[in-house]
Amino acid sequence: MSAAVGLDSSVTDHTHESLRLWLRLLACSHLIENHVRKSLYAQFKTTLPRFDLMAQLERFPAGLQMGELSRRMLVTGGNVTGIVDQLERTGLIVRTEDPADRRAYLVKLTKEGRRRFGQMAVEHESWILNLFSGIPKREQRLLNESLAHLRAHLTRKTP
Amino acid sequence: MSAAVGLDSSVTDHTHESLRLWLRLLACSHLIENHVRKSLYAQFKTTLPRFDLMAQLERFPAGLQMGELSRRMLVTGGNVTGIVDQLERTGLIVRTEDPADRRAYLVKLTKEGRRRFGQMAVEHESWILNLFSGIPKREQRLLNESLAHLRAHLTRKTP
DNA sequence: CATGTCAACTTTATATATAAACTATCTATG
DNA sequence: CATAGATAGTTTATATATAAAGTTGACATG
Repeated sequence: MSAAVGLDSSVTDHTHESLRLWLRLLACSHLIENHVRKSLYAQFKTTLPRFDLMAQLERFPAGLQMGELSRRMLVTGGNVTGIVDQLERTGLIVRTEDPADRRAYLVKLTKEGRRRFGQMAVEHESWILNLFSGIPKREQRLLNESLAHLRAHLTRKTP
Repeated sequence: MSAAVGLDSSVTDHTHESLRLWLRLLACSHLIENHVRKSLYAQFKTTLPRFDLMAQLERFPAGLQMGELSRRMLVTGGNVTGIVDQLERTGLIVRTEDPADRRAYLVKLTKEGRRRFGQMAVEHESWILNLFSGIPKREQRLLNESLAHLRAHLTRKTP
């Protein structure tokens, strides 16, 4: 009987541990996201999804397909269509024909887009650095490793 | 000179450490969020914000004001108005007069709301437990502590 | 080569989100 | 008491998001 109780409460503890972990992850994420979103709007009159999309493109000068953007940003294709529309309208990116597949585009930063992203990236780095300043470097490194592990784990668990 | 270079690269490393940390936090958060959202829709035809709002209310049988919900959920007041409208329309919650302040409501779960939330909470726990199964309990505990620390830190940094 | 199936993207309807302006009420202070 | 300011909530305009259906082009297989 006491064994059963012990088992029960250990299962309960573990469940609570995982639940708390998820809630804290979400809270931290929202706090940072809100701060970055407000800063992006105040200083650049733009949004986090647009910044995120431009950040993806900056790493691929040859361009990315809509579907690749969708997978990297963990959002649906229809959503990417909307964000790309907005950024294209303001001249920061372009849809280019994909020579290998007439159904697809290769989305690229324009010259102005690269310039603009460069400015935002510098500020973005300083916001993040400031938010984490006060957390010892060693703790950041440990957190970083654990999150890398968790991310790999989640990627397997969520097809 | 070599000292200056050393300083530069250590600053760079630290910046990259914080940036990676933020990106991984965001990725983990989105992976879990997407999984939970799809499960909530598939099994209960509801959304994560509604579940979240009901979870807040479940802890306060006496009811919460709109503004308290807004602060706890880290979203704007206008957003809370919309989610409360939806949940009230389906009879899961009610806006009650606040006897102490005629401007305010006390939002409460209805009987049906409590019943419904109970069902969802059980499933939610099992989804989360399953997502984290495979991450050793010890690592979860460490992550949990680090995130609690980070959260407290961010709360101070983001007024 | 015809055709069925799949893949890339867009469109539609709807639900969150924000920022900013607005209404109603409370509260402090002279 | 009067009233100036702050607080609680809603509304409006706009930008993300999703799911599901629709288009168009690719591609394998008989």
